[in-house]
Amino acid sequence: MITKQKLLNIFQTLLASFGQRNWWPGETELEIIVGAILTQNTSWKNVERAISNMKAHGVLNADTIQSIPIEKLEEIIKPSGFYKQKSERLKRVISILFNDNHKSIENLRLFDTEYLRTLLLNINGIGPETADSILLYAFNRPIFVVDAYTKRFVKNHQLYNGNNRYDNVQQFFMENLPRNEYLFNEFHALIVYLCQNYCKKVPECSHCPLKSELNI
DNA sequence: CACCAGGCAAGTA
DNA sequence: TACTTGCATGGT
Repeated sequence: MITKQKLLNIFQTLLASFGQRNWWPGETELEIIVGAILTQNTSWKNVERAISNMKAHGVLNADTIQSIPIEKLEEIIKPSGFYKQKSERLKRVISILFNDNHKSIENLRLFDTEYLRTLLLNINGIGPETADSILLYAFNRPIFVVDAYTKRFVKNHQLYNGNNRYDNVQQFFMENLPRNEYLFNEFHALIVYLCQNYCKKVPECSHCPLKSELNI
């Protein structure tokens, strides 16, 4: 196990080593929501191609996503993979979040976080990670996002040895950190950056900036 | 060639 | 509840 102070120190070390990650890339809430769906089990590089295609075709807006024939949408987002599922999910999610009961981004921002999370999770195609990514990065709510990297990170470094389920890992972070949107934003992005650039490419932990922090 | 990527839903035991 | 499988492209 680990103390709250140690967890904060790890964050500070990562931030000092790598700098701000500036997540989430995307200029609007809609773009972030679309990206969150397209990046499901998919590299961000491929998502960028898909989003770039959507922009080029003038499809990256709520009205067009709903009105465009699904076959066309599939073709446009094809580089991000799972295009049949994802085109369907995009249409469903956008129609629910932007049209149902005259919802709009401004109206959605009025809902409290718990209500919004339930709303998102009840949409077919949105699981816990996608929901929390949207809450944190599109709606700026202090919700900690857990992904495969996060689970590997806490397990490999023995920060948390409890149940490996999504909710449990999330609870570990949220109980041991101040509930702060900026902190959650940066921490998640830094864990992803660390895992992508050090924990895989460098076999040993010799170059890991957390070396002394974690006694490895 | 195999394996992975910023998951999720549906099916099985 | 816990595990398995399909979904699909592009990079290593």
